[in-house]
Amino acid sequence: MSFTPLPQRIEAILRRAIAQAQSSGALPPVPDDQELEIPIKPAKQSHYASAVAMASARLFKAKPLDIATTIGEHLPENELIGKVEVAPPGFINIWLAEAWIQQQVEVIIAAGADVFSLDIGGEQRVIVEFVSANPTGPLHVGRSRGAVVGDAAARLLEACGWQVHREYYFNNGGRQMEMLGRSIQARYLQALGEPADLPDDGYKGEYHVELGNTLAQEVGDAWRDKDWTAFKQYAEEIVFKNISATLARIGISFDQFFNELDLYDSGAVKETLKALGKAGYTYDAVTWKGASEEEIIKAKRQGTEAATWFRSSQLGDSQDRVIVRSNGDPTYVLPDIAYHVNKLERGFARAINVLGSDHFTESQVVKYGLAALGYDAERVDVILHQLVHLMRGGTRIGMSTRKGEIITLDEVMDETGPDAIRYFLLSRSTDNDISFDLDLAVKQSNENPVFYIQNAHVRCAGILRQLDERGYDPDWDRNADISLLGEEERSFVLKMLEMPEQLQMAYENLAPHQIAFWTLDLARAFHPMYERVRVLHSDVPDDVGKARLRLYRAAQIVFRRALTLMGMTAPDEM
RNA sequence: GCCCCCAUAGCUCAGAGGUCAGAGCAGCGGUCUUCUAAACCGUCGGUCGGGAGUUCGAAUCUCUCUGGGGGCACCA
Repeated sequence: MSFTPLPQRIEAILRRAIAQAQSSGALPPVPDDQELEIPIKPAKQSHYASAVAMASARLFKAKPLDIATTIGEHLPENELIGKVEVAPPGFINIWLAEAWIQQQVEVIIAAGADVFSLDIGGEQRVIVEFVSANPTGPLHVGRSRGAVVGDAAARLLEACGWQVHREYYFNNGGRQMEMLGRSIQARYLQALGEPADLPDDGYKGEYHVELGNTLAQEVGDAWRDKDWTAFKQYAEEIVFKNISATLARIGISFDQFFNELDLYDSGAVKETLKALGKAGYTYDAVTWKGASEEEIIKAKRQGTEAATWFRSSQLGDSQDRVIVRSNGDPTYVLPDIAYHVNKLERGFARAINVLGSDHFTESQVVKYGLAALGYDAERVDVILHQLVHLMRGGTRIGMSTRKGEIITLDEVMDETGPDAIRYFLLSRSTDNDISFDLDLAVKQSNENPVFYIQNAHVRCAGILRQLDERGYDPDWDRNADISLLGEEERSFVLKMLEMPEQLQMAYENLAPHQIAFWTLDLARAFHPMYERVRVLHSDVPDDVGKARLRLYRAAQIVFRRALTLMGMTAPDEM
């Protein structure tokens, strides 16, 4: 069952009113080259409001107040709008019909778990790539923002009618992985009591020491003469399991882990290089064409051989990028482009990448690469989130897997629980960076609004539990007369009915945090009502109680829907 | 130097060009005899960083200045 956001439905009615006013001569026709926009927004002084009269004053060559009045007079018959008032300088204030609002309680109950789904995607396929952390160590808190945001974006897309494929780009090629292999090799040899030095850029963390120790216990000295690739393989497997377990714990699963190495094995990387060359976008040189004298001198001093460059500057980049190093190894750029070609060739209508802002340039270059190869780079959207700054007691601490400065997501979840960390990371605009003070983590988790939201669900469940405990018929409210719902209940229903438009807005902005805020808003509307609007109370007549129980059933469905969309649990008891 | 993001209440943050700028926390004062108080009610708190522009209308769009964060590797 799919819903249409209320503003769209109201807009359609106003459009018909305008058309009727035009055919009766009360408003002039709109010139063919012009388009009439009809904005509808939730308002404080009414349920919804439209500023269409102000926006169209020039178009209709009339005063906004007159236009608004005319539109109001030509409203077609409909069950949705109950009352319309015009307010200076020309707002059309709209109240929905009480009876219609009340009926929506039954609509929500009938829709059930998938309530308020939209049909924007038309079941097209979309790939959402997120996390994609190098498998060099456990998932740290900084990375978890992308995980939470990415998963919420995927759930949002599903609610908007897309078929979502969740993918983790597994960066198991490249220099970092070699470094991991060599580091574990060194730790292993050290565990055997042999002298071995960690590489200069090696992984210094306690986690990697333990990996070496564990391996030594498992295989004894049998691996003494193996080269780094075996150690890399071993570490990669363990780290992969570790990351998967962490993600599972916070409720994230992937349809596919896409191995970077497969792009090499399949020849895709070479093909991409060839295709870029064929399109005239590569050249071999020591520095990029357009490099400053400073850069040229520096390159000469280093005695660098020629590398292969991607002429991205021709597509708007500030400079060209190396895609094959002078030693013959591709940089990350080339497999990245190959990967995105692969995504689009797999038939996804859209590709959405969730990245930290430190990967901004990378995402740009990938788009230039796709454009160079004749693909529509617009099919790729990037959700770029600012970074999470780890703090301890008010001072910032570093976060580097290589240096072993790591606060893992698991450690934080041990303290706060998955739901609290999810909400904390989700409830901020991706444009803002987040300060995460570990010393305040527990305190913050107690103040975390997620409990306030979950408690709304708990309270709904509590009423149903009482019903059972007091021996009521579970279908007690079967034929409730919902017209007995009062003003306060109706305004809460109205709040629930905002969900489709909230989903649409969050979808259009690719901004899952808006759902987090709206859900909190809904909880703020819920709790005060709950205090006053009782169901099983001696003061409440049975027929009113039944109507109210319908309302709380609907509320429970909507809270569960919203919590699930954010990847959180909807508990029956706190 | 170039690119991206940010600046809104004491703090953390929302804010879809529209009617008087909103929450939570903190502060102050209240509320548990009926579905668990992780709750409710009241109150205090603002030159929306500065300046110019576009518009009937700007926290929101443009430019500029200031102050922060991130990026601009033959790392990913």
